[in-house]
Amino acid sequence: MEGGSGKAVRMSDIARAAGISRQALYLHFDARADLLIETTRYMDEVMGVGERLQPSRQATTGSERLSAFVAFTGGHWPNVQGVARALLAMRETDPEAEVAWQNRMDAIREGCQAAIEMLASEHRLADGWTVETATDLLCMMLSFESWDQLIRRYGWSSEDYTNNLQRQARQTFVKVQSS
Amino acid sequence: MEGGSGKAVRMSDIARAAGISRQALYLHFDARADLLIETTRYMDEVMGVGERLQPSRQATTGSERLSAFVAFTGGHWPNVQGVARALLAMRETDPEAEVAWQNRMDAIREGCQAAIEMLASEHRLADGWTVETATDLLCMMLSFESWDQLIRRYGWSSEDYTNNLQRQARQTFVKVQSS
DNA sequence: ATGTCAATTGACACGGTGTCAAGTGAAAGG
DNA sequence: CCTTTCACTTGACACCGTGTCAATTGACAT
Repeated sequence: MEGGSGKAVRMSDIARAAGISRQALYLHFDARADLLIETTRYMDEVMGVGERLQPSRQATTGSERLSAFVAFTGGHWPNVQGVARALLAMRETDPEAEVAWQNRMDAIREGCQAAIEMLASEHRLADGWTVETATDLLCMMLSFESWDQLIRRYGWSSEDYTNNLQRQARQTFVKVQSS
Repeated sequence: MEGGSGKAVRMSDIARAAGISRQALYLHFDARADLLIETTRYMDEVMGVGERLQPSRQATTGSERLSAFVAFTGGHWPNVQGVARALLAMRETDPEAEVAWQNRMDAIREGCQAAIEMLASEHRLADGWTVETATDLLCMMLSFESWDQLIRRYGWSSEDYTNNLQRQARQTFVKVQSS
């Protein structure tokens, strides 16, 4: 759905792609950061993020929920990579972009936390973790940057990503069945 | 050793900090990317990366080596964060920066691979992993971006980082002792 | 006809990088 | 002592991408 091409995306590129003048973009969006932010919102809506999250929400065990959420990120990041990369690149300089990205991350974090909490409530969160710490770590594993590194740098397929991260998440966070 | 402050570092900032004129920087470095790259080299040298890697290299078991290497990254990234962040930000636009960063990552990857291979040679690499896949994944966990997220975003201390990532690495990659 | 609204063109300011030319000051060497 | 060399200076400038502004056009509605 998105070419992760190479070069950075300029306003003029977007304008040309949209078939309007560069200046006209500023009639619709206050600034570059704005455009990127609106685009992520729009994409979430169009791509049915809500529906895609159903498998995770409907999971009956924590372990299942964990795996489902990993699978969600594996399906989500490729859809969003272009905008994500652009927003990420602006983060250092543009505070508005920083906040926007932060919000996206918080949304992901909720998913992570829900899975970890479910696991904890079943007394199946592995020893040594608190809900908070485990959530942080899971969130890191499932971050866009991590996905990007595994997919682009190391050439993993989407299946590789899902399978391997599911295994890692399970081995890290799910206590081995004692009874 | 490095303030991870907020704003991006400009050439003029560096010049002022060094007490010379902005233009004089270009007498020593071809371009911004060059400066950053040389700086990482210099820092590695000055901070004795070689020595810091001794504990990892001298490890007698794979599991020990794995833990030692995690600890190394936990001590390394804070020393390098400013330059790393700057280089990382240029990556998207400047191919030279991309290559330079790639080289640093390859160096880290060797450390990851050495640990995983040692584990594999002891037949203690957990089921489901190949050396390659496990190395990729470990490399992702120990990447600068991951460190940055855990430390800056989630406020982990260096000890938190080391302890938790060591635990995760162990649980993910080290097969439970059967005999 | 009139107003309005979206979009256009062309120009410009700003900030950051990288380049260039001319000048300065000090140390090195005949 | 004079000259060369070298690191550095100042000041100006080009390039690029973002963001702004004014004046204009064309369509559509009333």
